[in-house]
Amino acid sequence: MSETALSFTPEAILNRLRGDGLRITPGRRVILEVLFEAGKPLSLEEIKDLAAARGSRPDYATVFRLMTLLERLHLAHKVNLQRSCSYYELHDPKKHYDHIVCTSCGKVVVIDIPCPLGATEAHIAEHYGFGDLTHSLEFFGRCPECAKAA
Amino acid sequence: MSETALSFTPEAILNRLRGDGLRITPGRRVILEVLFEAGKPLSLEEIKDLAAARGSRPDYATVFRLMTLLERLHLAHKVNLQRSCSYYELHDPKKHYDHIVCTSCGKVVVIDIPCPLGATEAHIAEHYGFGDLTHSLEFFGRCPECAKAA
DNA sequence: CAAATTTTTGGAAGTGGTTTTGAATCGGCC
DNA sequence: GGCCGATTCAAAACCACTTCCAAAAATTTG
Repeated sequence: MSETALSFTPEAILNRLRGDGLRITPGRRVILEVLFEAGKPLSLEEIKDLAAARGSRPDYATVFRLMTLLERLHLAHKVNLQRSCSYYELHDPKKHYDHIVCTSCGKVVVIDIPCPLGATEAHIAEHYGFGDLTHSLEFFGRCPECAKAA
Repeated sequence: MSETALSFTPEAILNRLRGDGLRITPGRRVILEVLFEAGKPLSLEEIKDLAAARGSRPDYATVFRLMTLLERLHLAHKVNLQRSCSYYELHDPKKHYDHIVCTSCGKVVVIDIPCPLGATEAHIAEHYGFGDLTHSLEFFGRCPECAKAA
């Protein structure tokens, strides 16, 4: 479907943390690995469980704090999947982050498409006077498997 | 900026409820009035307060249940404004529901634009196999007033 | 290399929006 | 008017998130 490799490495993030006077701990390394290899947004609970599967056992609060920190540093961002909890993914400035969620089974797929909203943002800036525009876009639909099953 | 009148009346919703064996109560009438006249998404708390200002005093749970019901019937939907609580608005199948949120003062404006995502949805349907596509799109930026103030 | 300093962590408690529960009440149909 | 099931209030439960503090770990310093 599409190559989802990020345009930077886990080391780049670790270096960024170090540069800000923050510390590299084994637990943080594991969480970053998990995020790098996920290929889709993860909930805090999922991050915790995937880290546990790799031998680290971070507390929920620890995962929460790291993700909040990464968010502040613009190294990660939240995704709204219309669920009861938030999902996070690493932020790659070179990519768009549009997703499609199956309304039947809940599967999430990251879609790799040229984002068609540049012209729209220009239009909004002109007609509504807002500046520094960003957007959040999620699609919802029925995945092929669920369509077959129905 | 744009005409935000809905393509149906409060009565249409009341009739729909009645048709489903559900009941019309004074409290529900008031909440629907509030939603009709809002012109922007409202939180449950706001709906409750606006209803109170009209003499009804629905419990929070009552507002919650009505909105959940309307959502199930596709007569209303949630909007994600990246806040700590959910916002709701009546659902008009004839309109798009795109919003812009000021990242500085939090103001929400409903934007009335031709939605540029039709072609994208076709592309997704073809390349990812998802059907029955819908989307949720929010813009974030600095409103004119906040830009001036800064 | 050990002490000092600062950040990070786990565990638990607190917060706030959401959801459920149960008893009392009310709307709509006979 | 009377009945039945839908609706409501009020309170409690729930759950994801957030904060707090003391202990532990990562760096820095002596």
